Amino acid sequence: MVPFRLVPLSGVPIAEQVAFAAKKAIFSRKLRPGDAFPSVRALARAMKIHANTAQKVIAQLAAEGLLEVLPGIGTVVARQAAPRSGRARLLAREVEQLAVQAMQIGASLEELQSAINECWRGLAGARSDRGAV
Amino acid sequence: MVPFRLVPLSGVPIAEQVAFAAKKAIFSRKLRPGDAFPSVRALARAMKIHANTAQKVIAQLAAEGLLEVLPGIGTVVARQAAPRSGRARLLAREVEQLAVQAMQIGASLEELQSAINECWRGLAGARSDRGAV
DNA sequence: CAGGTGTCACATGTGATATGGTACACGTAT
DNA sequence: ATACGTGTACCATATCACATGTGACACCTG
Repeated sequence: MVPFRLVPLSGVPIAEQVAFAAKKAIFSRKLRPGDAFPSVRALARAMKIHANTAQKVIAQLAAEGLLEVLPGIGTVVARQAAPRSGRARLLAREVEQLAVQAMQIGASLEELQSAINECWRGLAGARSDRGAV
Repeated sequence: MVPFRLVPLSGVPIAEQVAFAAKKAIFSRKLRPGDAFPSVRALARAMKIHANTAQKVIAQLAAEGLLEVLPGIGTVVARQAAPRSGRARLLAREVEQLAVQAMQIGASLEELQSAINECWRGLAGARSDRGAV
């Protein structure tokens, strides 16, 4: 069974949602390096999406280095590549967007920091307990 | 002159980009409550976009309570409404997205916090120096 | 060989988006 | 009253991203 579900959210492409869910599963270690990733057609069936869309998801994750494709065999979760330098720069857009939105709803910097903390712990904290919800 | 520029970014709707730029200008106090906001046609001319698109921007910002429409007169920057309760919940999606992306590029929680801090200061820090770049 | 895997190439329909144009109700200034 | 600027509302059109649908190919394993 695939370790993530999908709620039809408006505005966000299905492929993006699935890819994001897969990322969460990987970073929270519900999927460990070396684990087999659902095949294109299996993923399509499980997520109720088209095989072509599922293929796009896998292709994107593979391009980002999160999955390793074994031609003719399947796809497995890759070990994380060494992070490149100047990585803080890549977050600028997202950080700015989050900051502005936080300001708009009247949140304080402390509240935002706390929300980040909580979320981070929620992801990184589910390390070796595989069956946990 | 409008206090924000626009760089044609792929994938993101123009109206969204303009609205976001306007939000930044408002929250960083480059536009203060009571200040006149560019008119639909002026904004369209300045941003090199269609009047219809500019109107969509203003309508969205007004719907979010950031602008106050004076019928027949124009649009001014509104005083921020009292923040509603349970506001941390509204950030969950964005926070989660940012956290996952930070993990992907190998950033630590501390680095992420620091990036947030810096960005927040950059926005809230430009309070009363109007002419600054 | 058959069956599974990832990959690619079309075509099709749908929805969002941006543009272009026109019109209206409102308020201000002349 | 007139002219002008304001936000707002339609309609039409073109474009693009997206998901779907279908088919085909190269690869590996049994």
